[in-house]
Amino acid sequence: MSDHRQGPVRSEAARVAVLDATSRLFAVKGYDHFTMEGVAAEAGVSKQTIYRWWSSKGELIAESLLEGRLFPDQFVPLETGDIHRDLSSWLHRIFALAEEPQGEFLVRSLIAAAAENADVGRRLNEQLGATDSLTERLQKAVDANQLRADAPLQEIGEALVGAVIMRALSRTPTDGPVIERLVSVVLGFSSASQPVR
Amino acid sequence: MSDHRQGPVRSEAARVAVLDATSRLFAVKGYDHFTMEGVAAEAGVSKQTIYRWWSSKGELIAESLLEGRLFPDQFVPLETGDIHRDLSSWLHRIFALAEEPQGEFLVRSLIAAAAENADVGRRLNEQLGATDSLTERLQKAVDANQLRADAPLQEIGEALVGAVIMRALSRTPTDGPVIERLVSVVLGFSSASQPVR
Amino acid sequence: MSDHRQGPVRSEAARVAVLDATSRLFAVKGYDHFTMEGVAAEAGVSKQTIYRWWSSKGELIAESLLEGRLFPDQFVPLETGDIHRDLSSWLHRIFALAEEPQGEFLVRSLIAAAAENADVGRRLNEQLGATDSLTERLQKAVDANQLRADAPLQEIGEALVGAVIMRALSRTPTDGPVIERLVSVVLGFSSASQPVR
Amino acid sequence: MSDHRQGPVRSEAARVAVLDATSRLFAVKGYDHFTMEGVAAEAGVSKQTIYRWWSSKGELIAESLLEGRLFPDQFVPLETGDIHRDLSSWLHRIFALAEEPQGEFLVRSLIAAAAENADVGRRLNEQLGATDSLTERLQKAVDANQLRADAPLQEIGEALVGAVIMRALSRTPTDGPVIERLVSVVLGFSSASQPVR
DNA sequence: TTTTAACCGAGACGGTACGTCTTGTCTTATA
DNA sequence: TATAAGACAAGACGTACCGTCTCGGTTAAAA
Repeated sequence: MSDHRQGPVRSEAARVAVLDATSRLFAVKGYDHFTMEGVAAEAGVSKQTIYRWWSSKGELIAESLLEGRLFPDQFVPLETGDIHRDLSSWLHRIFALAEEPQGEFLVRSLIAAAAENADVGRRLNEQLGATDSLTERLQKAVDANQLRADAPLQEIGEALVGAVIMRALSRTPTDGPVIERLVSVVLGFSSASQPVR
Repeated sequence: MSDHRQGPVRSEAARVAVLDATSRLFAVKGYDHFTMEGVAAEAGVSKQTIYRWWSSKGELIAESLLEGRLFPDQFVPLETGDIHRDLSSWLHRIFALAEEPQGEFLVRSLIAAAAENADVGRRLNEQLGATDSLTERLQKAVDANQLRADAPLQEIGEALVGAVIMRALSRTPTDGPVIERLVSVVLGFSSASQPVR
Repeated sequence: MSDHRQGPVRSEAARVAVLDATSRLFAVKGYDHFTMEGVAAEAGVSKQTIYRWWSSKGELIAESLLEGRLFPDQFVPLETGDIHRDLSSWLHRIFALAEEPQGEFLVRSLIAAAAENADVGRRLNEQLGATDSLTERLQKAVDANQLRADAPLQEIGEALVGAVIMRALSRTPTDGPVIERLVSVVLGFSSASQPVR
Repeated sequence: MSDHRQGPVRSEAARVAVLDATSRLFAVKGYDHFTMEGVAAEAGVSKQTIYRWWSSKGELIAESLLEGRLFPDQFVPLETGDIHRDLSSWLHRIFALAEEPQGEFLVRSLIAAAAENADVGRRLNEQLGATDSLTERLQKAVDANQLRADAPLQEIGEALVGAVIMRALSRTPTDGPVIERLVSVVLGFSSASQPVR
């Protein structure tokens, strides 16, 4: 008695070819001119092979995203000891991606993909570090007494990444001073006229 | 001498029928199952009439958005004198839209539309009040000495609306306490452990 | 009491412009790429003006044909006294039209128009002379005792013009000897091995 | 080594359904109200399947014609030994088709199709027997000394079929005596008053 | 060694939607 | 009231992809 499957095993070559084609075409075409037929042709693979392993274009993009094929970095914040500086440099790196012409296109394509597909949304969230690595960095700032113990770390990250997305969607260019102000806002250095309450 | 054009004038009935059909179908179908053929059929209008006046589905959606046909309110913040309370209630209203099942769908559809089409992005930005009415309310808070004179009002709005979008994209539900924390973050009441610098 | 009609009278300029445009476009486009909109634009006339006076493109073409705007000649047979020679030269003229590249196209377009529209069919028949002028010429041959008194003149004409059409439809080129043989066939000089009956 | 192609083979069911729909619709609609969309719907086939195999409506009609789906018979002349009787009966059969109301419509539709499309023209020529079977029958008449050895057989056929087409185009009804006269004309029994030359 | 289940490429299939084109009618303002 | 301009509803055009399915060929574990 056995539950071993028979037959050949999944072709790694096909899998890699599909993901390669996905990242190449997603960068060039964006989300909605990205087609399954295009991927099949570009990868030299049959459509059935794609649909056997990925049920939709969202899933394909989500997996490419997870494997870091859609943009290079992990966007892990630095740890110089200065939380303001570290958040600024982290945000600079993200905006740098979003500002270069093909990067802006990529970011909007990712947003479109996330809007259509829940997995892409979650993966994008993770990939931008808005969950783990950023929260860890903020926790260290709390430990170093640079942030209040009850600072809402999760919401700080969301507000920052959210601002990036807002600016991408409204096609508003972003420069250094804007980034500084954003970091100041969420770190609370510059808004309240007095520490009320 | 005359520069009057000849011929029939644009049919207001057709224009209204198209925009009505657009808002109805956009709410039901979302961005990418929203089709020009569907709009034409629903509006009882020929496709050519649509393409004569709107060059793409993005333009159609942008105009519906601008006319307030896609969601009801203008999302103008209240003015009770308490900026924290007013921002909270404003954000509650936005999240209330985003949290009801068809509202979440609408928000994601709008994000998808904004990602594909620059006009939709800009209009969405305006419509959510992230530009004018919100900034005006914040300015009043500055005048009332509730915010520092150099508080970056624009960035505060972007961070808040951005957070809404982040949560919509990552399918994270939002409750009252989260909203309170978000407002606290951007108003600077709760993050910095001491007013450094 | 008066029976004078009121208002402006039919514009002869518009009528001529339409028929001019018709012949020009029919020659260039052929029957089924010939469009009412094209005629209106080419003539500098509104579509309504065309539809007011001609109910269909067939009627338009029929009238152009009748006015001799689609091909120049009337194709009236000569009268040298030699019926064989006269029919040959008449057929040569018709084939000359049908053989030059744009002429072949014109002939096929006319056939298409005739197939769709009864008026065009009748007018084309008349214009090619298959009814009146050819029959007259044949009658003179009867009078001159070159043809039998009971020769079916109508059918002779039809057979000749029909052969032209057959060759146009099957894209078979035609040369001098073929024409000679056609004339011989219908004049009965070369078929019957003996004058039976 | 193998030259077998991979993948599914062309569906004979789809091919037959398309050609069936073609003949049915062509008979009902005629050439220019015959639409590819109509064929696809009638055949229960997608438009793409039609365009995959036939590049135009002309090609579709030509193939239907070739397969004998547009009119039943091959129009092969009989061989009773009497060439005049055989041609008459052959022409009677053709005119019988062209005279019944839907037949006249069919003939004109075929002429329109032939005028637009070279293949249809050639196929129609073949199908009416004007090339092979008729010429063979005439050759037998030559062998039987009923026609002169140098009778232009090809031209005789063209003149006869051409006359059918002329009458269809000019909407002239045809009766038995007309057919007799046509046959007499091309067989040379009744035209020349004397066997000149 | 044979069988057999699952893989693979190729690509045909029924569909939906695209954006364009043409038809014939209707509307407006001018002459 | 005839006209030019042109908006309109209707619907066909040919193209691009969708997701499913079928075909032959290949591979590797199970029998």
